[in-house]
Amino acid sequence: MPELPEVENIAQGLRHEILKCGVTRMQVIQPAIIRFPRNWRKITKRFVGDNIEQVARRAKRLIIAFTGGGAILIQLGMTGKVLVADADAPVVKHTHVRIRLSNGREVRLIDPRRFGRVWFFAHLDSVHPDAEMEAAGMGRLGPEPFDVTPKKFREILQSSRAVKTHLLDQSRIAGLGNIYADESLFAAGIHPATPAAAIPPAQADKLCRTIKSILRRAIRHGGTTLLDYRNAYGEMGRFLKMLKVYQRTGRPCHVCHTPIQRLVLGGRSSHYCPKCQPLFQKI
DNA sequence: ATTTCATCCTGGAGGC
DNA sequence: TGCCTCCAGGATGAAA
Repeated sequence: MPELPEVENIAQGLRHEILKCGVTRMQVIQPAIIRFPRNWRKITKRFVGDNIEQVARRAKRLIIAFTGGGAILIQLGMTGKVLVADADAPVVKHTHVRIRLSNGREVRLIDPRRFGRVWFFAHLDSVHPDAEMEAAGMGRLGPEPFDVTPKKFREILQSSRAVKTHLLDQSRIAGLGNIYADESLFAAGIHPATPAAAIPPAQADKLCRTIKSILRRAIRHGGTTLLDYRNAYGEMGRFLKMLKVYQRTGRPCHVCHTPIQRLVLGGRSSHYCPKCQPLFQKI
């Protein structure tokens, strides 16, 4: 699903396609996905006439900023897609927002499962989170994985919960989802059920490194398409075939040929190699 | 304060 | 083929 690498790829695609373009209309088809503000109808009108000044990513969220100082924040959820299409191209089912551009194209937010959310900001202050940012929970996000030093990471791991569950907690470290959490733990040789605080320092440092390297590789390969994910051009990610454990239950480990196992932690399936990923115990 | 858990939602998969 | 049930899971907000 759209985790950090997928959102980064969408952001890169959007930068090529829509930067500097003028907004001619902003249309909300499915109001249920708009989380902020309540009177979003007024806000959307204010963007008309602005140009798209910046496309940014924070964790798994996408930010499209306008020259008028406003911005739209998009959280893709499970099945959200952001596509650039010709404005007169057929509109598929579950298209919730359309941002018409001056060049005859448009940005479309498509999300069958509707776990995605959208916030409109009249003014975006990127330095000091204001009330609007707070409404979107941006202040509760943990650091970007690439900004986390080994020392900081060892602090993050001070918790009794399973490390897998902990890595998915966006308030601790922001951007990992189920796929890359499992893959990072495999690369670091750590059992997903290991209590976070029980991980020895050397393994913690290794996990800190593997998280970054897995994310970087996934970004380079266009992210992972299991089913729904598409980049801004509608293309699938190519990282699926590089997955070592995720959704490979029962199939042989690439390293030792032991069957990959599946375990439910915090209500999420975790995939791991029982031989390559020892369970560290004791606090 | 921290952590767990049900909930949102649709489409795809598997059973019969 | 068609119906039914189950399942996937990111983030949230309530509950423990």
